[in-house]
Amino acid sequence: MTQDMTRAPSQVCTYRRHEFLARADERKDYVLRIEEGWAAQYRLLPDGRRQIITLFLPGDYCEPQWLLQGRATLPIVALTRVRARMLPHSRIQARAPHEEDSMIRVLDAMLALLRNREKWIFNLGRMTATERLCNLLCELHSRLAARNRVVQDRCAMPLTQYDFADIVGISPVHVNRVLQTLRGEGLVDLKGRWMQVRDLVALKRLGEVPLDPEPRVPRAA
Amino acid sequence: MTQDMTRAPSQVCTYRRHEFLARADERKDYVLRIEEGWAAQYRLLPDGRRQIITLFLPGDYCEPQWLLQGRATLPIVALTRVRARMLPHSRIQARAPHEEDSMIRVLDAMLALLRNREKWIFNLGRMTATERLCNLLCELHSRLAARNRVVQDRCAMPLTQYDFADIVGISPVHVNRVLQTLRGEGLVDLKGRWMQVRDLVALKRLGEVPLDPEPRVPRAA
DNA sequence: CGTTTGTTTGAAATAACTCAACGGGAGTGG
DNA sequence: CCACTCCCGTTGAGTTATTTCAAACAAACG
Repeated sequence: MTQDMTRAPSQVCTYRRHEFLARADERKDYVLRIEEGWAAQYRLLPDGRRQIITLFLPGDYCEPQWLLQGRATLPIVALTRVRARMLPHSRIQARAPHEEDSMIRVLDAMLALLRNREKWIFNLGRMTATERLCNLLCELHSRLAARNRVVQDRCAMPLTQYDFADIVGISPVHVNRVLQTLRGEGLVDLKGRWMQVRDLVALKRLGEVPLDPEPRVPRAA
Repeated sequence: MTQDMTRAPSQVCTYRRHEFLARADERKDYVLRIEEGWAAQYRLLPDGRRQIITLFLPGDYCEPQWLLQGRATLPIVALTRVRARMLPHSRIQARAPHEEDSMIRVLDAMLALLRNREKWIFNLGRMTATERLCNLLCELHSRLAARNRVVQDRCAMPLTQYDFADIVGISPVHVNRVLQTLRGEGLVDLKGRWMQVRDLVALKRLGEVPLDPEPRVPRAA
């Protein structure tokens, strides 16, 4: 359970699938930078309903807020085997402004999280199942591409259809049906932990949300 | 349009209903503290779908992020007449740590926003219309209560049913039906810009989300 | 090589939506 | 102060997106 102790000497730590990177309310005097693997932050109801709030991919800081609040709020679980680097708060604060893992960089990651949540509130509140899924696939594609993890039109996709369901807030069965339609239309092909994006433009058109074109008065008939 | 100029001499500024406190991508070298009135941050689609992302109530800092990013990302509109105090970044940075409007306080407000968004992602993704509405009403009640704006079991409620719809991500008609049920069951009574909470405990039971009781392995059949 | 975990399918049930219309009330202008 | 809007709340009926349940199949795993 307290694996942190054995890990203390080294700065790198690894987690097996389903292992927790954080538990609710746990104290945290460091921030993780994911080097390899995927992790998810989620919330669940006693009756079993689960909603994934954040997805952490390689290169992401895993919970920049820990720097400010000193503790985790929601559990974070490894979706695959994960390798991460542990960055003690003290070390982050010591870094010069434009160095890697500096305060600025971490706070910036926090702002990115905030904006990503705005996006997902919008998605969950106002988009259809298909739109949400396309949106998610686009987001993943571009985040992976930014880290050079897309070769040709293919990238790793460790999420199960249950995971998709818990991210976009629909049922697993429905995820399956939507994915089949997308595949049928030649947009994306998900199989065997891999994703092949056949028509990124079309996928974006279905999923991408245009930021308010002209700020008009809301609900102007 | 550039009303800020006329407002510059005084630190207090006011907005009429439907006036913008911020527009997308506008530069901001200050943070607002709402003194009176309500405002909403939202995002919309060309086809008219709107989703309210954040609600600002009296006492709230209106966009603590502006302090870090120097600009607004989403439009913010006044839902009622609003009076706010303009806090230039420089002044916030100059304040001692535990003074009012200090850096710490503002960053703390930012963390609160982040957590509130987690909550709403969960709500929108996994709760039913009734649960979402109860949850919203509870949240508003407690935020207003914290500012001493609830007398007996009554508080102001400037939101229209269209606003509710755009917050909880359902249709206005359905909002109406759910509210009627709640009224029928003697939980809340919304009328004429006022809310009367008749049975807070029951309302909470329907709406409040228990933070994961026991962090268990997700989807453990 | 058996067992578990994930995907696919069908059919029936339901939550929520759309459209359309009506009524009240609050403000506005004459 | 009255009449006229327009905004907002309310209702009904029919439609659609999504869910649930259940079962079969495929693939990954140890």
